[in-house]
Amino acid sequence: MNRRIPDSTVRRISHYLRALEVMGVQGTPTVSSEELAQQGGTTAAQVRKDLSHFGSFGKRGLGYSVPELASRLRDILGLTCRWRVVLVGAGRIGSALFEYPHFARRGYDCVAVLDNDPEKIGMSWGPVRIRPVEELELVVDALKVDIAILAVPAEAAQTLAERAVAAGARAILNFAAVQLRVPAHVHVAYVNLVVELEALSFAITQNGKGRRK
Amino acid sequence: MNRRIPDSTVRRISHYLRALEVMGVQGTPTVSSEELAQQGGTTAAQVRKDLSHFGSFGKRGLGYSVPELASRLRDILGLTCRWRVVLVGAGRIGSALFEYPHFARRGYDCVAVLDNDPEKIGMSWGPVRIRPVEELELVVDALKVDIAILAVPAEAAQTLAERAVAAGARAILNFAAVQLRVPAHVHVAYVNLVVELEALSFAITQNGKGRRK
DNA sequence: TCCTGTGAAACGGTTCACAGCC
DNA sequence: GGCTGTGAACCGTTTCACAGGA
Repeated sequence: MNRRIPDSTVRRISHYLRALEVMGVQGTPTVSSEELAQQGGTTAAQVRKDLSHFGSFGKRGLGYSVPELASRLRDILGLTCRWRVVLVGAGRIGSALFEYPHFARRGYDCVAVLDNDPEKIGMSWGPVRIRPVEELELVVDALKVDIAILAVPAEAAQTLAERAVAAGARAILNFAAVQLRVPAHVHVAYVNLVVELEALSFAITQNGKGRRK
Repeated sequence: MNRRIPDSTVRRISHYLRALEVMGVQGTPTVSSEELAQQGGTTAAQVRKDLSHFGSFGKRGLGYSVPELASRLRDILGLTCRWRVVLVGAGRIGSALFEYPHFARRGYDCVAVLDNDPEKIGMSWGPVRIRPVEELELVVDALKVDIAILAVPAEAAQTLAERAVAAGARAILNFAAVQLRVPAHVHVAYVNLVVELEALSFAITQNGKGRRK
């Protein structure tokens, strides 16, 4: 029940929650740390340690109640309210994200979409009209945006991040292939396809001695 | 120059390479570990330690030659050959990926696209025709695929991963929100939007005391 | 007995600090 | 003097092992 939670713990808890939700649909009443570990790709001791950061949710000898633990994990992850998100960049990745069904279902409301392409500005994506990127500060401030998603070219990301933060954004999900410099109170998550692909080609090169013949 | 390279090191090297490529275009001849660290969002000691796993590429008192180090890092990451990739899932994320300009430019050739939607099968994406997902084994085997990209629903991912591996794939980039179970020699990279978003909502909830009023 | 919760030990990655070479 | 390369110290996470409650 202490402070300073490892980032790895938070990510695993997100996985545990998803496994619990599947079990909930299937009607499984209780689950052991061992079973959760298998779903989450980790160990039973790790599951128990992760959960112990936040309290004692299980019953010794019995395990965890699936609906109760799911509810507690939703609380911990901050999924009991809806978050206001602005999407910056209405390109391919932006549109894929916008239509991602889990996105709205899991509590994230895309309250605005911005782009700098005159061809796109004014278009409607469902209920949302694409606005010029100049309105970033206006949107973040007036619509009380919590999270800015940057799906823009690498060169533009740093400036846009600074502008979003200055206007009040508290977290950024960055798809651009650059490391962002932001104040310590702002949280950044990275989705970097180039890094992931290069990690794979590195691993194959090391192990498998080059590509397939 | 030893074995067992931390995953974190590989990812940082990918960042260093991108920074070096920008410097190369700008004509910067040499760079210090301090400068590289700033671009990569880390420390000078970390840069030197990362590089020391693979050899000694710098000159004491002077720094690193930008083009030479870039070339060495490309070797290390396995970017000197082109990798054959199959894309499984021709939905929003799949199409965003397929059109991602860096994808082909950085050495990844998407040799086939598969889907299970009869509406999509037979459509052409540029030079590639979308094939039925039943042909996964055929494609991986005949086209000597190295990397399978799974942009499919979570329920389908595990089975498709096993099929791709059985047919000879050596690495998987998984966009589905599940942990995959694969043999140890197969490398998996994850891109999980739900986890990233939940890590952000957790961070805001902890620090900022809930969403903006 | 079964399975959780948790201190303590083990491990591995990061940071430090300095020797060594330009 | 400046900057790299690297063993050693440090520190945070994971794993172990067991006490304790159902």
